Amino acid sequence: MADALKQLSPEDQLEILRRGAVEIISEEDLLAKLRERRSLRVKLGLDPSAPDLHIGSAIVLRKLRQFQDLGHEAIIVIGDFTALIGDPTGRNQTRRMLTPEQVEANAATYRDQYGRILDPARTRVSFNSQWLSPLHFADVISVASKTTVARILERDDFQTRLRGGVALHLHEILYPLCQAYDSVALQADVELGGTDQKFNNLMGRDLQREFGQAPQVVLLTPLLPGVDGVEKMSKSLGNAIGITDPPGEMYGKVMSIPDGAMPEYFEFATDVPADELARITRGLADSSLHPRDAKRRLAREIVRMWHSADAATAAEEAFDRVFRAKDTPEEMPEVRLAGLRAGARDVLRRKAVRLLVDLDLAKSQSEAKRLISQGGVAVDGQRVTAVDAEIEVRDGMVVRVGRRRFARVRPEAL
RNA sequence: GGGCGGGUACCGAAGUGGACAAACGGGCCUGACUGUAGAUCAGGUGGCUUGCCUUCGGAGGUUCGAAUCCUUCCCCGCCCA
Repeated sequence: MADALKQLSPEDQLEILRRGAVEIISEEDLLAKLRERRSLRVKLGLDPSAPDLHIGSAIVLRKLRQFQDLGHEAIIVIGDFTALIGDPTGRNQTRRMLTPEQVEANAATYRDQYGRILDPARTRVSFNSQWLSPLHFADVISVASKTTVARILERDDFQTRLRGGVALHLHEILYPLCQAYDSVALQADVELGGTDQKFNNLMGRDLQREFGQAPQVVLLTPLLPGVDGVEKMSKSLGNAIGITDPPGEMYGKVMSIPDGAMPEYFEFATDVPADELARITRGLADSSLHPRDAKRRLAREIVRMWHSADAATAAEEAFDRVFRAKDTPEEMPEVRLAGLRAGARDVLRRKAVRLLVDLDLAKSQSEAKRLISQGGVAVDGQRVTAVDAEIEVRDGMVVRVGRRRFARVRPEAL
């Protein structure tokens, strides 16, 4: 398939690449580069401070995969050096610096994860410390001289921080320059990024020109809102659906998005064809399609994509079981309890609050106490009512906290 | 270098000697309801052997008693140089 795609005309390639891109700066440049009939160097920077890829960050990776399939060269830049600066993007506060060990551990996690999207055999991975770290201070000054403070301060979040009286450290304003220098070092033809990367990516164009290179094409992909439907999806905001989330969790998280966010999810996070997408949107608008059914479809689609069709079906069944029929799921974490013997006839008496902590269903006994008094705890389907209740613990017993957290008690391993 | 204003729980933000484990809002958790973990409403939200213990940038001090007063250190913002 990849070879077939390689035969495509520059115009046809552009047509494919344009789909799902918010902005291409500029299409003319891209077309010109495609017409050179060579393998383009397509760069994508990843920030190793939040290594777990989610279905939002997958959008841009899937775009990169398209480039691969068209015969171009994918270059992943792990921003290990820039992570030491702490990326000021988005967050309106200074991020703490990462240690080299953390950076390396996070980068390893990335390597495991992007393989699910990219063709690993045709992906080049580089660390930007490789070229940024050897720069001397004089080099840094020289690079810095190629732009102006006013230009750097144009960036949105820098403005916001200055106006809001929030600290903006000198090293942070060097961040866009570092990223731009990556493009120079790699002689990138194209840089991909989310729309929040526009400033940094354009800086790459400027800097490449300053260094006498042909400026890269910037291709921006949309940002997917998180499960809250408001903020952009981000691990640190806790609203992300991870691509390695287990099927059940992934399904549940999709079901929790606000109805209004569904069209965006369908469009950006699935491969549902355009005509079907239009049908779903129309159905939702004129109420001929129940939002719940559309969302079930979406959840199935996303789980299928990252796991399998079987996993999607199973996740849906488990979801229905727990949330519609309010039943117990078939699979749940099993916790081995010290002091409990296998297949035991005999029981272990334990205070309910202790048990919840031991099973990791509560962080402290005080929290366990609160949960019980709020009526949120059940043992084998029986609600625990007394805060000081003692439980006769036995092998296989199911403890539930709230509507969706379960644990099965297992005997101590021998 | 000088002047001023700040640092409070997950976040924002009140509190300026006792009634402060600390108002209020957001987040989060639980319950009711439902079409879902969405919306809405109600409650909860430091720890533990329930009467105690640890918390208000750090360390000392004054006091019967400190988030609140004093000393010192660290950090942030604004203005002046």
